[in-house]
Amino acid sequence: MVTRILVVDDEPQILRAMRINLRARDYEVDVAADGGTALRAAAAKPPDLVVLDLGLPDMEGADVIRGLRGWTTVPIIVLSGRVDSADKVAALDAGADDYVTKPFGVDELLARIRAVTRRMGTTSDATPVVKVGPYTVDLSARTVEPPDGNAEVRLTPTEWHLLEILLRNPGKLVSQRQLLQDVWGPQYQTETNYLRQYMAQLRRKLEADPGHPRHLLTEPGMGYRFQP
Amino acid sequence: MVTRILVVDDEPQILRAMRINLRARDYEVDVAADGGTALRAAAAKPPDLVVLDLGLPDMEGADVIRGLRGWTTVPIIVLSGRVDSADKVAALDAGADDYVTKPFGVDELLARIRAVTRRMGTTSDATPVVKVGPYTVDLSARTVEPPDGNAEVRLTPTEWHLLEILLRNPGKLVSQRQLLQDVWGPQYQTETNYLRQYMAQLRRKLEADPGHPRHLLTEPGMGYRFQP
DNA sequence: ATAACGCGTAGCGATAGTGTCAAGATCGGC
DNA sequence: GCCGATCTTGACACTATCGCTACGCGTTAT
Repeated sequence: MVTRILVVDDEPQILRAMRINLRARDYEVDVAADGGTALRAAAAKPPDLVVLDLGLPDMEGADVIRGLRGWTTVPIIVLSGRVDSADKVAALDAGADDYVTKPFGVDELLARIRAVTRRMGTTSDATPVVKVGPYTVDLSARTVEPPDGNAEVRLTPTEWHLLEILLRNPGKLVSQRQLLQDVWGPQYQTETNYLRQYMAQLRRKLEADPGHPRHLLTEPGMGYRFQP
Repeated sequence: MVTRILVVDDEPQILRAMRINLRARDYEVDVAADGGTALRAAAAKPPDLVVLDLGLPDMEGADVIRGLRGWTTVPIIVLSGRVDSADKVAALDAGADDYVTKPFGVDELLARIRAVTRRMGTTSDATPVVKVGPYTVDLSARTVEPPDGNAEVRLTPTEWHLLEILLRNPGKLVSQRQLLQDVWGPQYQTETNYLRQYMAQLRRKLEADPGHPRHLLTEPGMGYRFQP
């Protein structure tokens, strides 16, 4: 199987060099010169890996990452000229998997690509559609199919994010800390009231009896669990 | 759930600093000063993440990585003073997940730890399950699978904590002191009534005949033992 | 034999954790 | 610049869990 890489950079000569180097290693390469194009390209042809240069003309790097992370878990390797530690932390916490500072050796980047894709290979999730009680949830399409007669269900971005984490770990307990960190960021690890708020909303929308949930369960003092 | 990190470095003051910094973020920290110790420590108490400094006194860094990769897919973050590209490629291709060059900011390392564990949380499906009599206990998913017909079993956080320590030492005696210290803290080392209390609850929930336990055994005057 | 000790069991108030409601703050589209 | 949707933030009652005390019983030591 061929690995498809989306390279995002605003300098044409770097795009050219990357394309040549990656093609030579038998990767399939798509390119984009700005954040908007990158997001559209990723949506049209979901890549297996994104190499993202910061300092794009149209968008903040962290926003591009968040735009991708809203609907996909594709690995993201960030390139940047900035050595500032705060930039790295921001990008990594936004959802990037690796951060490489320029100038970097081509062989190092290739090694990091191998490292990320190696772990990817064992993670073939491929469960984008899950049944939550009577509803059919499609994680990749972001749709909730109601049973005949029931009203349509719409979820907000935050609700999707939270639900996705739970649904990707069916039957398993997900700690409050991990949920808060993944949805709101590392500095919100103790704001459990957010979880209570949004879990209640999810239950109101997806559970037959929100007061006695059967699939979105609370484990007091520990976290939450999706029970298929 | 607490993330356990194994830090491997030959400089004591770095070990100390790492331990303090990571503990402050609520990670559980084990340390090792050389490659051999690290491999043994990882085998005895499998960590959720390894932070590995290259340039150890007894082994090549790549050999330590390969020694771990032989039997575990635990994420490995490599620290190194070398900026040589070839070193990075060697470490990454040996199986490391990330490579950070010294000097590095503490916050950057913490962000990379978060990035690696975040991905880990959604991918690790190799869950260690233990059979306690008729029940199947999954420590990472925090589930107790009852045999057909039996009622579901729910454990409280304290019960899980206590059970986890016993199950991680199958067949071995765990002293009352160690149990009390790990679950309730160092100042509770003599409050053996807590142990009696919670061991009784565990037996009530997991043993067929709580009065005559077959797996959660008492060693009078010493401690408790989980008998598989 | 009897006292001392350790263990299992029961019960109780205090409290941390949770569900819920409600209102302010922010954002984006028309 | 207004309006609706979404995200924050605060407050409060309720419940399960926890920390703790007390008691009965078997075993061991004196």
